[in-house]
Amino acid sequence: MDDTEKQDGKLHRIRHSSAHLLAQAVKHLFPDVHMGIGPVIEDGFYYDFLRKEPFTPEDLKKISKKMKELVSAAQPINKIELKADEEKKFLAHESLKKELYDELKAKGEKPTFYGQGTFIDLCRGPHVENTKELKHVQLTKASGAYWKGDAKNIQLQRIYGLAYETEEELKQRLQELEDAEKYNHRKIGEEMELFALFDLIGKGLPVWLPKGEIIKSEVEKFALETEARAGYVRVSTPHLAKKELFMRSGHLPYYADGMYPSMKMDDGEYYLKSMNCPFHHLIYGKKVRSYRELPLRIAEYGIVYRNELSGTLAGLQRVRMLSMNDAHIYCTKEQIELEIEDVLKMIQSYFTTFGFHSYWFRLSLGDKSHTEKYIDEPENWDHAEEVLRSVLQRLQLKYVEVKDEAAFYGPKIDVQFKNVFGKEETMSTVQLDFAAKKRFELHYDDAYGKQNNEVFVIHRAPLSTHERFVAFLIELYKGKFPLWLSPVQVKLMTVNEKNTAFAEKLFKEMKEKGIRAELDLRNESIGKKVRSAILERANYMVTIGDQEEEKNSLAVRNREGKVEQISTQSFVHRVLDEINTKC
RNA sequence: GCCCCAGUGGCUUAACGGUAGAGCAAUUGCUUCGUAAGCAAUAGGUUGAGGGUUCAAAUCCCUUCUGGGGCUCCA
Repeated sequence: MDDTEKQDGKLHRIRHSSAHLLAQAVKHLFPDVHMGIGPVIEDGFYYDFLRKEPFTPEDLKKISKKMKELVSAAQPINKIELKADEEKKFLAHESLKKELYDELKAKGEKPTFYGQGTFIDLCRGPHVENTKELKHVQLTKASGAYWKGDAKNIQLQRIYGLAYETEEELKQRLQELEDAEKYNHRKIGEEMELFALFDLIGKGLPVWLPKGEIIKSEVEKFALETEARAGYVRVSTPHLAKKELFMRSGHLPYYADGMYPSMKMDDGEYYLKSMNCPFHHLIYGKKVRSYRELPLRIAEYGIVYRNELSGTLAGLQRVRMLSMNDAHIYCTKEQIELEIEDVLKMIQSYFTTFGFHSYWFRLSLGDKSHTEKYIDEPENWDHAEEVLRSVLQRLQLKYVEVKDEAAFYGPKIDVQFKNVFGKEETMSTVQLDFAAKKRFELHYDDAYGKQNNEVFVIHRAPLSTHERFVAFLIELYKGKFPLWLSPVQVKLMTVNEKNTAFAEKLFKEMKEKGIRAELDLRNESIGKKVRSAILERANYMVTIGDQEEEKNSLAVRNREGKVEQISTQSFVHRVLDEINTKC
């Protein structure tokens, strides 16, 4: 990525300067606040301020007004050389800047300052030349944020804003955000009756309604078929297990925060599982494995429970009960690369079927300085990271490397997406685990009958969890699912009550062929029935009146509103064909 | 967990100190209709829960629950 070019770019400078403009306005209206940081983000900028009271919507209005004034004032923005006493005076009033300043000094870097009018900020730059260039800026929201993103630090007040080069771009972004709201999976999920949340059940624990269950089980069926072809075997394991199992797996020391608290039973302490791996490891270790059995691929749509912070839960996107498209591949050191490659190819093939195009890979590495977070086996980390990197490079996949994002047992490759609001989400994951072999004493007998303890485990979840995956599908398709996933594939509706018997016969025929058909016999106008079918997002709408009864042909309306006359038989054929080819 | 915003019948929402009103959906009747809403009637809410202020609370205050947004894309 060409970072320097990006940071010097006009848009980047506009956004950075807009953050300063915001800070200038805030300092003018609220002289007591201390400034935090004000970086550029995806579609604009934010600035954090140290202040007890949060900014109210009225405050934002005042700040916006002040910013407009400052833009009109056309102040030049300059890099400033501060004299020692000026610097001291500035830092004396800015506790957070002082902290940053000291960090820079400690790193041996020379702090620089930028300013406009009487406003000064510790800043690397670069900026636009004059505040008059900051016309297409709009503040969006205020929220709380922690200093340096750490909940242990003090809470700051953050203000977000959008900034663009032209008014058209700003308007377009605002429109995009508004549209995204319409396609929000929560809204469509409610409209289409796909899932529900109940107070009495609890936060982050969604219920799949009949229509959502159809989508979920079609996805699962697809995974089951694909993975069976790829040589996976399938198992089911319990939702809870004894403390000792999770001690053995390392989850309790390394992942305790993510687990629900234990349940004390008369025969010991039990935990809800937060991962399926320990169970699969036990299955592997149940008997002596031969080298001929490897790679052994154990799959399960396992349901796991994770105690996510309540404030982070969101619809289906972030939940506490996750139905995972999980599998563990047990293989030798030599087999790792090929298996990883096959998994990455499987991910790509899944995504092609679902019509995903804009995604990228993220190589998530460990951090040897965090031995409390990651298993302390430096030589294994190096090797595993190198293997993952080389596969990505060989397949020429677009990827970024990120430190300190690995699982506790090894590095991973995540597949990243942006949701309708432009927020980054992890969809799939492939993780290499070199810790399990020791903890679970995984081994196999080699060709000479000798025991080999070098069993590597690949954890993989190409289709994420049902929850996150379906949320993504809802937003991607805007509720208009392709036929094979669609809850209502064909909606049959009668023109008048005389046609009921004929419609019922057709309906029965389609059901028997395995088509998800629904029948609307209501005493309503045909216009109204069509309208409800459209709102339900049925793929095909079939009106049944006297003409159809006479000719035994159907008037089929598609989602685009085109109506076509077609014989019953060819229609059924076409529908079945479209379902099977998943297009 | 922390900060902000919100919570009115199944859904969308009005009333923002003066006895909770509408649309959709539902039910019933009339209508028997050809591709995005036929007509009418009926039923359904003590406004998330608990407490307080007031002559009077959906509306103001406190507590709590739930939902939504945010919590490093580092000067």
